[in-house]
Amino acid sequence: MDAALLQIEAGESFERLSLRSVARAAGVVPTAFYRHFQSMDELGLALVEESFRTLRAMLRQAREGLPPEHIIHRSVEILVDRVRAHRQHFLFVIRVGSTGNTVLRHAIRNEIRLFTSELATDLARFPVLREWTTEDLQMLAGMLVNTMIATVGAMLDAPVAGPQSEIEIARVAEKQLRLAMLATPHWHSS
Amino acid sequence: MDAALLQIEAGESFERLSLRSVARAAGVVPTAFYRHFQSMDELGLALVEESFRTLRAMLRQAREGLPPEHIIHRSVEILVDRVRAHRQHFLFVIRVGSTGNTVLRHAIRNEIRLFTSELATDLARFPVLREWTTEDLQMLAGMLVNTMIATVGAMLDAPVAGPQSEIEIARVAEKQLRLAMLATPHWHSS
DNA sequence: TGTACATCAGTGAACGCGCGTTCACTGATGTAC
DNA sequence: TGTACATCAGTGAACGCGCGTTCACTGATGTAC
Repeated sequence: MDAALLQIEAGESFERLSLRSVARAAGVVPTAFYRHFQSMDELGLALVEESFRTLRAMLRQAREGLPPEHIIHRSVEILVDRVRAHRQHFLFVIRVGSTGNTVLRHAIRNEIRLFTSELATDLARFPVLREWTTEDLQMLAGMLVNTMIATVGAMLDAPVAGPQSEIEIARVAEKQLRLAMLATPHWHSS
Repeated sequence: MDAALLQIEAGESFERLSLRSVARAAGVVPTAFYRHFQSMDELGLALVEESFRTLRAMLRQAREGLPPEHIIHRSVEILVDRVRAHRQHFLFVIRVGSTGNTVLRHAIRNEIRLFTSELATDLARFPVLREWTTEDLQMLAGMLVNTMIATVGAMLDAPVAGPQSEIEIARVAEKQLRLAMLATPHWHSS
């Protein structure tokens, strides 16, 4: 799994990653691959699972002990932090999430839907949102998640442009989340 | 180019599309490929260009003659319409836009940035947004574009679930765009 | 504590296959004079 | 109007290569009695 992530980080796409090259990078003969996974798809699914363990940890971290006043600022901070710390996992998820591989794409889409639902549940606790319909909470959560995904995508392309642009991206993300939340008191749900 | 798009529509990813399979689908011998493109990357870039011609036409259509009252509803209608009519192009852009192929990914990211800037310029004409800083207009445009991209992504996965879910996706997209715009009078730019 | 057996990760040879690319070629269509 | 030449898309044989997968194997570690 590490060998695969390393190669993706180096610019390879999971799609054209060969079983043999993964085995090679792992310092093992091609046939040894089969001792661990039946196919590259299975490797991919294992990576999806591992990656989303990271992401769920992030959501948990954001949930507990976030003072409501600075919740947006802190959330973006945590996101930036996590992307830096677990670059490979985010890279994998972002790159494979809209790829041609149907199995992996759906696995990731499902995890993101789950993620969005959890966020919607959290949002329901905000006083302003208490009266909102479930559908509208999902809608809002979806928008926030979309913004975060786009932010991660931009960050992963950013290191080329240096840390300055990373700060810029975080600033924009924070504004976007703030804007979305700013609308909530004026939304008549249902 | 059609042969490549057809195979992508059939579930193949551009990444693992081979020169030979494209030639085969085009009813031509592999070597004939080189009469048209020097490499698969060049084919990809030509497809990026073709696809964004379609997308620019969409923006133009949305710009001209949209009565401000129903502008969001109509925009989503146009988007849904265009995705149905030019499914292959949207599929290509969405799938390749976050892929491992650096050349194509950057080409598409650049086009989307251009697209976002054009939208920002259009937004500047709204009375509510006239006083906004350029940066904030870009921020808002980025958010709207992100929402649209996510919507397209969902739509492209939807046909499996039938036309009912497509209507649902459009409804959510409309709400999300409406929510973002609802915040604008309350945003103190800069 | 010693013996017998099972499990497990890794080995290395071999296979047939589709790949990208080269080369010299063909024959139809377009252009110049 | 006729001739000579250039351009162009497509052909078909050939190459070397990396691929996924099979097979029977090895030797270390764990487990049962």
